[in-house]
Amino acid sequence: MFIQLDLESAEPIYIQLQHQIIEGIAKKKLLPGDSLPSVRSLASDIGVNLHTVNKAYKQLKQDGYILIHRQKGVVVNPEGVPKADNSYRELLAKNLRPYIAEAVCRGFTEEEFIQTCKQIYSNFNERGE
Amino acid sequence: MFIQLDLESAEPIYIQLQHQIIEGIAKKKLLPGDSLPSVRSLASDIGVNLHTVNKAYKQLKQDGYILIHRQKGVVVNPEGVPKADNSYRELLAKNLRPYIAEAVCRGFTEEEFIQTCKQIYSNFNERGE
Amino acid sequence: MFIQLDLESAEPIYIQLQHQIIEGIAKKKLLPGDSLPSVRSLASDIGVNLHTVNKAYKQLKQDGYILIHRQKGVVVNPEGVPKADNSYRELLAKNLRPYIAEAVCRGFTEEEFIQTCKQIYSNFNERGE
Amino acid sequence: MFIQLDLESAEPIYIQLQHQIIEGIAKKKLLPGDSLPSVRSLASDIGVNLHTVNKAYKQLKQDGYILIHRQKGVVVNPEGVPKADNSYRELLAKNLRPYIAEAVCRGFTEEEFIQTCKQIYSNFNERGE
DNA sequence: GTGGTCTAGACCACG
DNA sequence: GTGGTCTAGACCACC
Repeated sequence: MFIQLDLESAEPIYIQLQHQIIEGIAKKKLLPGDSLPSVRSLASDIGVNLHTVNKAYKQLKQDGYILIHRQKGVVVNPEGVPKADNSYRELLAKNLRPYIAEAVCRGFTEEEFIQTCKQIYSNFNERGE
Repeated sequence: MFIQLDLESAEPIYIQLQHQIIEGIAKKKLLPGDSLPSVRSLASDIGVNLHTVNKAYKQLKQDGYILIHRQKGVVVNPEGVPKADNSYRELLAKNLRPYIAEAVCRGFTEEEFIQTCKQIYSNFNERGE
Repeated sequence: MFIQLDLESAEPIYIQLQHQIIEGIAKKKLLPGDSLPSVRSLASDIGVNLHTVNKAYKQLKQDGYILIHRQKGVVVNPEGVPKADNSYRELLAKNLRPYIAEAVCRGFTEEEFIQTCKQIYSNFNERGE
Repeated sequence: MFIQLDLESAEPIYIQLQHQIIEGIAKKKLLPGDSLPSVRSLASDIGVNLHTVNKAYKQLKQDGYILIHRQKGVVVNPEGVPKADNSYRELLAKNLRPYIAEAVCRGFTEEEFIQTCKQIYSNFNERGE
């Protein structure tokens, strides 16, 4: 796997795990229907607790990124990730708000901010790493 | 004060407080040199413990938003907030990354995302709420 | 632990704690990667409140002396303490200035002062106390 | 007067005042027998509270730097500042210790440290500002 | 009256 | 069991 964790970060490991897997999907390294390692094997691969991987998987399942079958294991949702809906849009706006408020305070212009976003977007639209 | 907290939120109160005050500065409701309520009065106003307010203030002080005088109380940094530097830019990019990864997965296009940002930006550039 | 506090001192306990731990690192009693007691166990060991220890640890973390892992506890920074930079030098000079001014007034010569410093330095370069 | 205060410093104003006056004596800007402004006039000159100046003066008096006559006002001790004694030496060593411990941790060598001290000493041995 | 420090005790997130 | 957060209430230094 391509998972890279920072065990010293203040960000909980299970959140980092979620982010890494979502990035993998965004970058098309993980395609709909692809299977993911089992909780057990992933946990041992990256050296974290079973519960931690489990928590990340559960959250990803609830958000529609993956399916967890008791026998077949874990797969990326074959039907793709649920599309953006209104509640997503609201949540996103709410989450971005503090970052933009800070940017305004620090004199970081709208153009610069958007440039930053575009650059990150471009990371995801290229193929491969 | 204009502070509005969601005590049910998973987001710690002191973080919400920071965000609210940063928004106040971004919206020019709070100008450089303006004084903020004392720890105790703000705490009693919004119905939280004095230490919670104190924690928010200390963090804001460290980030350069406010100054804390031992006796005179708390004021918005008269010299303005420190400008965006490289470490800020890096941190911002790192923070935005997961949101953009999720947006990509959900088919939320770059244009839509930027539109969302612009709308939030416009909130801060108008006067008043 | 080797921590020795003076509860009667005007110096806040959390500052004394910081100093003691920094001395421990300076004397190589604590090596990079060594783990420190948990907040709670140290607090109970030395008979102070958990928050007092926490405050000392947070400050030491911010100054780069230690790392705080959410679960694994507290360790001395495995990469060593950040080296002296210009801002450190300036701060040191600013802090020493009043002591030297007083020494000048009291007829304590430069040679005597330096001798005092050297003697303290020698405390840290030997092994053990 | 040559007093320069930083009202935003965490260091109490009365301590800053003491330091400035001690520096003045160390630099021979204030000579034994010279008179200092009254509490009232100094307070109004530098824009601080009467109590603050009073506290600084009282402490300076107790340390032997100045004399306070009810009528004649405040003068620099005509007999000079009490010479360094053992208790002074011990206190100095105790105060310097944390700075040296930090220096050791940061790889600031004894030579560099002494160089820093010498430079500060040289500030005081020149005449005038 | 202000912020700074300390105590005591509670609940939660994390692994 | 670990640190993170929050509350409640106390005393002190400062001005």
